[in-house]
Amino acid sequence: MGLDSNLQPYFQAAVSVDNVVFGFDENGLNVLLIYRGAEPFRDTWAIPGDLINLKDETPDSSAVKVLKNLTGLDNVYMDQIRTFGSLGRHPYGRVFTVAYFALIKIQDYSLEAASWAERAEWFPINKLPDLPFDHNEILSYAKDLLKMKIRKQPIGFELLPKYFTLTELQRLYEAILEKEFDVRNFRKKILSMDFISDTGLKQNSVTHRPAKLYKYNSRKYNKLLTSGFIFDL
Amino acid sequence: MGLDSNLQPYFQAAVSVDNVVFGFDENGLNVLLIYRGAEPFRDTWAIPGDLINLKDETPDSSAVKVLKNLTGLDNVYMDQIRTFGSLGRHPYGRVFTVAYFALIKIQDYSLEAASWAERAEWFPINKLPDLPFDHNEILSYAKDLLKMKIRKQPIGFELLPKYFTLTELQRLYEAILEKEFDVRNFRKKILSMDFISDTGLKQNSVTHRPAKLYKYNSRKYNKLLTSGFIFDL
DNA sequence: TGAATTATTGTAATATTTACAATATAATTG
DNA sequence: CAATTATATTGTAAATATTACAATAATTCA
Repeated sequence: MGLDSNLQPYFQAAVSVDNVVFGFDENGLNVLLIYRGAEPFRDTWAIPGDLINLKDETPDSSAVKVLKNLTGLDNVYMDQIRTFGSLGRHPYGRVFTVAYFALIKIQDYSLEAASWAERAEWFPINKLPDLPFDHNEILSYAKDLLKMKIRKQPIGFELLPKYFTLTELQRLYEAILEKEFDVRNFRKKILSMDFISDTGLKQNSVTHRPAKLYKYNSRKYNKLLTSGFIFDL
Repeated sequence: MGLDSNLQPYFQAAVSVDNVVFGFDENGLNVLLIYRGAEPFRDTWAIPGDLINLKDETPDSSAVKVLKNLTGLDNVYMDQIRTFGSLGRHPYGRVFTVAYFALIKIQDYSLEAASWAERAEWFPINKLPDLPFDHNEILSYAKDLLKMKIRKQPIGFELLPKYFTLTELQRLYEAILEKEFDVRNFRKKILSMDFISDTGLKQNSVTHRPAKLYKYNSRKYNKLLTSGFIFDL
């Protein structure tokens, strides 16, 4: 590009994305980390990310690609966190990184689908190793944003199987918000919002009273939204 | 930098900041725009911003600098919104922009302090001209974020003089949230939170019953925070 | 002194949140 | 098959918060 040459010094940056992928299972909230196979910080666990190809990628498309490569999953809930660009954050030069977080149904994720050479593993949120770059800081922002968003938008369901029990839903909220809810009050509140539906199904092959299975009804939620309803938990 | 040459194609981006500056006066909520004196989009009103100098600036420091140049103000409430990086957003190449919003006490701002050659002017939020780049989209995100944040954090005070009346505070919330509050209920709620203090002073040179002047007490607010209090309006 | 203008305040009805424990349903075991 | 084990499910009363609503107070100005 034949630009004004005094603009050249500004066009020397790289931009990457980093994607904090959350999953939830019986052990609680987990984060997906990769074992880096390339420099810098080769052989350390890190948040998955990649440099943006300037020819044809945007931050959003790049974040989607990272997740697709990692999990084979498409159509996943994803949200931008913020951009980090401190001077020393990357050893190769000025690399600004746009951080995202993604919520996936851990049951739908298969390690086999990963096309990356490096290992990828779930880590319980409270047992994460020390991370390279400014990934500790990114993760801290990711947790805060998740805490905030999950109380205001019905995104918790993105972390659960399609059919789930109210107990699972409660455990999810308790894990993310790090506080406990009263069983009766939690159920009353959730059900009163009237956008999760009883499927008529029950758990099976469980060694005690089986719980009813519910599902999130986005149609009902959207109808409520238009009439001024605001989800808040 | 003698990098791996196959990384070169990635290091061709520029990063800018754009700063949506909000101010509040008797006419309501305003946004500060500059009249561009340079290409691209010369001679159009736009959100103030600048390219980040890769030698020594971060997005945060650059956003602070833009505001300082524009208003002479320092120590201003500022928050990152998100990063925009669509392919066609800048005619000179891949320029990613990190958007910020700032809240300033319009009374403290003087046009004279601006060191920029271009004009800068306040525009009422509902009478903005069409903006270049993706600045309309940025502004839309800025408004949404302001709406959200002002209900959850005591940042409204950043837009008011040090001493303000409860009526001014109510008008501020009404302008930003685009809804009206009941006078008695609004005052009850605000005062019950117990972190705005009566200064003992009153308005003067006003042609009707003078209102009491209050101020925001950050010490009290922080004390409340530590005891689990959450601001919500 | 009265008119004009905005500031200030209380109460009752309604809705929401909280605290709290007994009963129900399934598999398993002896 | 009765008892045990384990988790699921449900209601109510008290406390708290929100809402709706209008009369009186303090100042300037004519």
